[in-house]
Amino acid sequence: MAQNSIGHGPFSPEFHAASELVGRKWTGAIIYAIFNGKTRFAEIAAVIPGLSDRLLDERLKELVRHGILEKRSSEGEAKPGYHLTRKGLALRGVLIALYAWAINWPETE
Amino acid sequence: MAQNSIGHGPFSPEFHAASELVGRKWTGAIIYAIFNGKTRFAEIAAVIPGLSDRLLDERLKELVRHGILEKRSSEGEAKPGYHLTRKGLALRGVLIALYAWAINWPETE
DNA sequence: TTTATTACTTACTTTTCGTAAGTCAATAGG
DNA sequence: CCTATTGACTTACGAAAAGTAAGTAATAAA
Repeated sequence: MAQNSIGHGPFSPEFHAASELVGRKWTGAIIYAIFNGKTRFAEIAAVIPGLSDRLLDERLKELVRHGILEKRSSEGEAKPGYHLTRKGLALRGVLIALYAWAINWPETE
Repeated sequence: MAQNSIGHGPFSPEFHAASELVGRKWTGAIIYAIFNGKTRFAEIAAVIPGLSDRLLDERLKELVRHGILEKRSSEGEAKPGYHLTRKGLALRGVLIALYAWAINWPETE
């Protein structure tokens, strides 16, 4: 079953598209920041050292275009921020798995 | 606990490094192919349309350097191929999670 | 009303990627 | 044995993406 295995099947275009999108430079860090409650442009920029305004803007637009984020103000927010859609929230498991791997298998070089 | 949550903590350099490495162009597809039993250079190239020899070589060298792959011949193999290390095998859960997400949330554009 | 901050946009440099051709060793066929 | 083919890279170069810096318009604060 597709949920529990990557099988021994052919090349998966869906998997490839997902890994090219989610794996793009800074994208992981941006989604991670939003998971951690940073919704405004400046808040996200503040927690990701090295990320420029230009690329943050580019990545946010991509993620909105792909239905992972949406720009809106939720209750209590004066100004609109970036929020995860249901599709975006579903990425949580992927990020948790990658985070766990990163912590357990540090860089060796 | 670090295993089950990405928490609401600060920026994680480990997570960032991991997502930049694993998320690099073609890297996901290459590891996926090796999980699916393709160990030789030409076999990997054959199952990933669009991937050139030059980048396959570059990505394989990177993954070996980071301890995710190693180049050796296992029993029964005449010639050496690329095999996942324990660190590389530990990525299985990440790929399964991403694969499941990709299948459940297809591109909308 | 000046100053500061937010959320971008524009311009330009550097790095990475894509495409193609070339190299060198190991079979395979004639 | 000689030539052809395949496998596994390597080199060269133009194109695309990312990095850096500066600029701008719209609030918000002093």
